[in-house]
Amino acid sequence: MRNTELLPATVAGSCCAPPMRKTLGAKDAESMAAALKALSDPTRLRLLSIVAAAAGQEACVCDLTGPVGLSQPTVSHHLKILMDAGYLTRTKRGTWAYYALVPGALDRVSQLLATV
Amino acid sequence: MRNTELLPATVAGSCCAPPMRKTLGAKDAESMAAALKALSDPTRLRLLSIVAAAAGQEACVCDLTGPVGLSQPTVSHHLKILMDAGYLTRTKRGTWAYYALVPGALDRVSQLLATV
DNA sequence: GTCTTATATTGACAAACGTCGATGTACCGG
DNA sequence: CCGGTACATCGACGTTTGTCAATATAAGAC
Repeated sequence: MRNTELLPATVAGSCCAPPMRKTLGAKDAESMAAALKALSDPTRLRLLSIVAAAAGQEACVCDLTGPVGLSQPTVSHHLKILMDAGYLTRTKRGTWAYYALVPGALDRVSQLLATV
Repeated sequence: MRNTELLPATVAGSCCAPPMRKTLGAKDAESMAAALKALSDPTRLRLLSIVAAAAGQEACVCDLTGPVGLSQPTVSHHLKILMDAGYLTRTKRGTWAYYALVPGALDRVSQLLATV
């Protein structure tokens, strides 16, 4: 073991040494990983993309099963994951369920990534 | 799929309107999901964070096993995943292997997210 | 009421994942 | 040479994931 002092957050008075930043805590890493895991599937990314591209930024399930080429239960499953992760909202009108983007949700994750 | 032609034109537009933007292709979604999957694990996020916070933005495995509290093979496994995904580089000096951040790799993914 | 349509839920399955212990490989000091 | 250290790889394990067919629910249409 090399035993360098990695963990102290700040080193006073060093001018040329690169700054030692605070590292990600276990709890923060857990929630951030959960947010990214919901996005780490090609089908879910495409679903988000289709919803984002739709007029009014909302789409019903019947408009999504075709483009992604998967069964309706599978698409509903992915939509639920995206909803639980806070990327989509669901609005039921009549027989149809309309999924819409949560404004700023993707941007928030995008900015989170820059803080790692 | 809904039978749109049986509905009045004004109502049909509310559900099955054509997409206004270009949606994510299958191949793009696949590679983007792979980039995100490498980041969707709390241990890997912490490893990246520790390397980023280290002086000189590099750290050897012996400096990483302690903070994340996992076995050395497991840490090596995660580091390999981060390397294969293009987030880390490995430089062997003597007996030690130094992992360093690939500059801009995280920012690139961060910006990719904004395009979904 | 019944029938049809749109969506959610369940159950099952194979594949992928995270983790560990054991082992292999490479390097350095005696 | 031999021993020890740092790291990678292998094999096995329980868990999670993505997918589908079957079923359930809910809301019009008739």
